[in-house]
Amino acid sequence: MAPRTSEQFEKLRAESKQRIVTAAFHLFAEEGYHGTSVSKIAKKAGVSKGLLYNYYESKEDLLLGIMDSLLSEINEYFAFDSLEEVDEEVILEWVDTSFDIVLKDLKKWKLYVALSTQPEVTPIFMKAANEPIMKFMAAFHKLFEEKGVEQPTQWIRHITAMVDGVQLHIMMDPENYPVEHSRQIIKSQIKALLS
Amino acid sequence: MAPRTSEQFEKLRAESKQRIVTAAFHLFAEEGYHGTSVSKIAKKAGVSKGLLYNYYESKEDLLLGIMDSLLSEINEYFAFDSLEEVDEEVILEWVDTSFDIVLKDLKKWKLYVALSTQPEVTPIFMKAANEPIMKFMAAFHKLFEEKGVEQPTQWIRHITAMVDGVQLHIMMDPENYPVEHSRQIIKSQIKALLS
Amino acid sequence: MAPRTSEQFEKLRAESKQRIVTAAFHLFAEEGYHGTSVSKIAKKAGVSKGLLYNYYESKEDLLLGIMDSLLSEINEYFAFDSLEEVDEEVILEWVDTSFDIVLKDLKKWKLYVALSTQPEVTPIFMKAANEPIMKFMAAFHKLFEEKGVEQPTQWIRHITAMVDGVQLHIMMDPENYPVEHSRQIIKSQIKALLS
Amino acid sequence: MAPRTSEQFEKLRAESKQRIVTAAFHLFAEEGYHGTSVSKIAKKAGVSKGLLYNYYESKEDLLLGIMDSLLSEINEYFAFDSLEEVDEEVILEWVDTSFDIVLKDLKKWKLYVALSTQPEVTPIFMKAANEPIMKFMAAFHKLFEEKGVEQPTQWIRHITAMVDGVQLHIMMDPENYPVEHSRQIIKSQIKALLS
DNA sequence: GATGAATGAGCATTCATTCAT
DNA sequence: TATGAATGAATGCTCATTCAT
Repeated sequence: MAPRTSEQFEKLRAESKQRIVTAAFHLFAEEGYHGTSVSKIAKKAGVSKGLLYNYYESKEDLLLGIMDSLLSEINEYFAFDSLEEVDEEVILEWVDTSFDIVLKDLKKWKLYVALSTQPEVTPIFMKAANEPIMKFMAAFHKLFEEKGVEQPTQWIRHITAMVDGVQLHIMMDPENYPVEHSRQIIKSQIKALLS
Repeated sequence: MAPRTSEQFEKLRAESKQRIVTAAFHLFAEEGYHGTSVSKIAKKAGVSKGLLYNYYESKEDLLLGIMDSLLSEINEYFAFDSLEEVDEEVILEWVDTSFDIVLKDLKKWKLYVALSTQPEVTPIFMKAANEPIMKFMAAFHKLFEEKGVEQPTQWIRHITAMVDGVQLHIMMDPENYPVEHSRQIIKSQIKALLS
Repeated sequence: MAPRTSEQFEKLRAESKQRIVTAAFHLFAEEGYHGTSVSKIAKKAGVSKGLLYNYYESKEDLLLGIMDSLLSEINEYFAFDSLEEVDEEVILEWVDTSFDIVLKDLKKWKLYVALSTQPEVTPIFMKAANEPIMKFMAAFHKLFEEKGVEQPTQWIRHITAMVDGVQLHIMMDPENYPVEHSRQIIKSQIKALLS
Repeated sequence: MAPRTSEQFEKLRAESKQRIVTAAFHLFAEEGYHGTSVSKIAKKAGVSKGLLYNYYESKEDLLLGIMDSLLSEINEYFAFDSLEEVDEEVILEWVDTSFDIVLKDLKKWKLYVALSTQPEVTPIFMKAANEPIMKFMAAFHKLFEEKGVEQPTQWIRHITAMVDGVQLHIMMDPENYPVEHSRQIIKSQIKALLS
């Protein structure tokens, strides 16, 4: 009998990997990286411990895999057409996206934050997330200067802090937090600033 | 040799306990609750493992002790004379204190946040921190209503979200974050609202 | 396509088997029986684990196969025309062969010794190697008695011990060990004894 | 109550360590380094696995500890008064000691050889054993030259090879091997050479 | 004949906790 | 009060072996 074709193998691999990653993501986020045992991950994923180690060299390698895929997912959201020609519209869209991303996939977002704030994970996260954020800040800064905003740096930092604060509070109480109110306030503030 | 007086014993006890708590706090915050072993804590505190277990029933008990002392420390900051008669002044003071507390003891604050966001710790923290926060919110709400602010609940939540966001950003980059700018903006917003 | 003839199959089989045996022999000798994983053997042999288990029932079975083939290889060297009619010539030839076999295929010999002295392997080796050695000893003993050597058993054991010692030292330092000197000394000793 | 005195602790430590070392030595020798599990060692030593790791950082560290103590034990045997002034007597004594050491503590010696020939162990052993051996060889060489022996290097290597061969054969069959015969033959050979 | 995904028992190691002194 | 030796369950990880294709 012929051995399985490589496509068949590939499919098997991809399915198992996906189940492992999903299980690990949830457990890492909910019970912490060190608080989660590899056995638990394997059990939740419905595979054997051995198989997990066929795909990931170590528990840490698995963590890296998860962070990678999460970060690229988030980057997709913020992949605006062009960061070269930033105008008011782009900033307002960025505010909207920042809130919508949390609302749209609340559970994943909570897990993502829960994961990235763990001491074992933060360094990895910082390294990977820093560059894209810097790009945004630079583009916004350029616009603020062009529009003659006084103290552009301070304003950008204040705005991003506000947006992060609102994101955090949405996460903590998505049922009741008045997103639309905050969204409108912040967007008005920005419009007033740039007019 | 004369037997030690009970005050002396008490003093020794208190000193040892303090060293254990300090060591554990730093380690829990920096390397995670599960990532920190009791042996490491004992070594850093300069005491034996046995002694540690004389003072704390378990690793978790030690964590609870730390959280307790941290929370009461924070509550002291916000122990305003009266929450019954809240006026504009109290809210503005609350904003100031919120920022100053981070600036004043940055390291401890970072550790505190690092600790309280760990999955193992968050439930404990939530339970203990919830009540005092609720008190504030209620007092603020009363004032906003009296002053005829429209959508008082939404505004309170927006303001607390902003303050938390700024706190977070101060922590992440204390050297460069423009605290005074944010402080002035937020306080002006509140004043305008209440006038 | 025409089905492969059975000779072709046989040839493929033999080639694969050979590559497995060679890889396993090297790895067992260099990293120990327990220190070598089946995966490593398969990878080094360039075949799949599955195929390896088509040829050998287990890891231990593979070890037995290796030992078998090594022992029969060695036996070929010492397959003198007749052990019935042993004379001085045969003993001297045996000494020569003992040294030449080491010199000729040093690497294989080292691996062979490395393998046969492993605790997991020694019992297997002892069982298989014992009989041919006994045959030699008996034949030599008969000759020594005929020649009127005093304490023939003691001498035979002394001579074999010497030969083994020299083999060992050749192995350990083949570049510098003075084989010819030892060869000549030992052979002279035997000649003197039998004259 | 006062804590145990440090002598008490020291005694406890020494006893446990000794039992662990003894158990590990036997098992490593009899079943191979990789073939021996830490659990088995702990069980044979009558201690918990955890305790073993209080004293040795790893399985390999335990192996190193054993090799160290074995090598220093052997070096004691061969610690002749002076290697500066080597005469015939010293060489003959060296031959005697070489055989007696095997006869006297056969079991330990067998284990020692079994251990030092394992692939995982040989490198460690070679590194540690090389220097003392070299010292002997140099001292012997000096004497042989002074006595006008032709081809002194070759003879020294031949003699050490013989001695090793006899040691090996004693080990393999201590009941029957004619040590005294070999001892006398070799010593006579040396005497004749140096006369 | 040939593949490699999948398994699970077993391995080395860590660590919260206990206890005799 | 104070010590650290001692425990054993649980962890991260490996590996001989099986099996569908």
